[in-house]
Amino acid sequence: MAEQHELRDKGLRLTPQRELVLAAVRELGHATPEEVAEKVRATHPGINLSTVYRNLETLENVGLVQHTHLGHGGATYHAAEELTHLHLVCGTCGSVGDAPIDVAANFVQNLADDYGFKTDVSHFAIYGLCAACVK
Amino acid sequence: MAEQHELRDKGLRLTPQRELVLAAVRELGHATPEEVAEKVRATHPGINLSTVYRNLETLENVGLVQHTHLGHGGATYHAAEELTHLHLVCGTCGSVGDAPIDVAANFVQNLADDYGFKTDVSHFAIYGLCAACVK
DNA sequence: CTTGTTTCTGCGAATATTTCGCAACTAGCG
DNA sequence: CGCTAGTTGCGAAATATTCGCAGAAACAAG
Repeated sequence: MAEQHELRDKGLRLTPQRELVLAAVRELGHATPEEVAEKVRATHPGINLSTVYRNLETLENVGLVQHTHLGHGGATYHAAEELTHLHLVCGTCGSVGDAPIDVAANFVQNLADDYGFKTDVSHFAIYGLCAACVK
Repeated sequence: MAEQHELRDKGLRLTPQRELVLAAVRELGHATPEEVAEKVRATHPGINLSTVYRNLETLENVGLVQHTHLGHGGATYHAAEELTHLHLVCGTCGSVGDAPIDVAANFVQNLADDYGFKTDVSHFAIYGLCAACVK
């Protein structure tokens, strides 16, 4: 089964920590490194925060996870498979909503046509005010 | 002349440091707090980095400057008057290009119509690959 | 199953970035 | 000129992330 060896397929060693980090990212949807560490510690308390950082970076290099900037400083990670939506961050209440990537299709096309810029809309969040806070 | 008192008009005291920070932001276009401090130190060496941070925050509160997230961690500041473009950040070469806000008009409208989300497109950079790196 | 090589992990320290507390200072008002 | 409140400088604290290193573990080979 390829699933059991997806890490090996990428040329990585299959360590429990690494599997746990990947599993945590997939379960959490979006999460900061800190949150991933917390999740992993539920089943494997000894894991070190440095290891989480290193694995997130490694997993990102092989394309299994990606990170997005949702706000002020911290990056949040999610599984690459879920990279099909963009993030609507409300500056007032802090909520993070999702929207399908299609709503930006037009915009992405404009940038491609006018500037030759190939946009990855999901890498940065879209900032503004959510419907609730507009009121 | 209102220009000489724009800070006072906002209820702020007119200190040399504050004027210098504002002037630096305006001259630099975009700049990190660190870069602003460096610029200010050219004419006023004794200024403290804390002061720069505090003034950027204060100036932002009264609407004279705003910050944008251009990448990994650091925020970059620019004068509010220039807030008429969005930032195209290239993930490969790191360049930051500008584009008029109109190219996103469509997109913003979509989000407003479908999600009631009032977007501030310029707060976060638009990430992707610039024309040069696409090749 | 043993061995060897290379990649990981844990840990603590080092960095980087931003915030805070506090005492001294000064802009603006009368 | 003198007062009061907003500001500054400075060092320390809080965060967030990276790094160096020694020991441990994974995988390939014999």
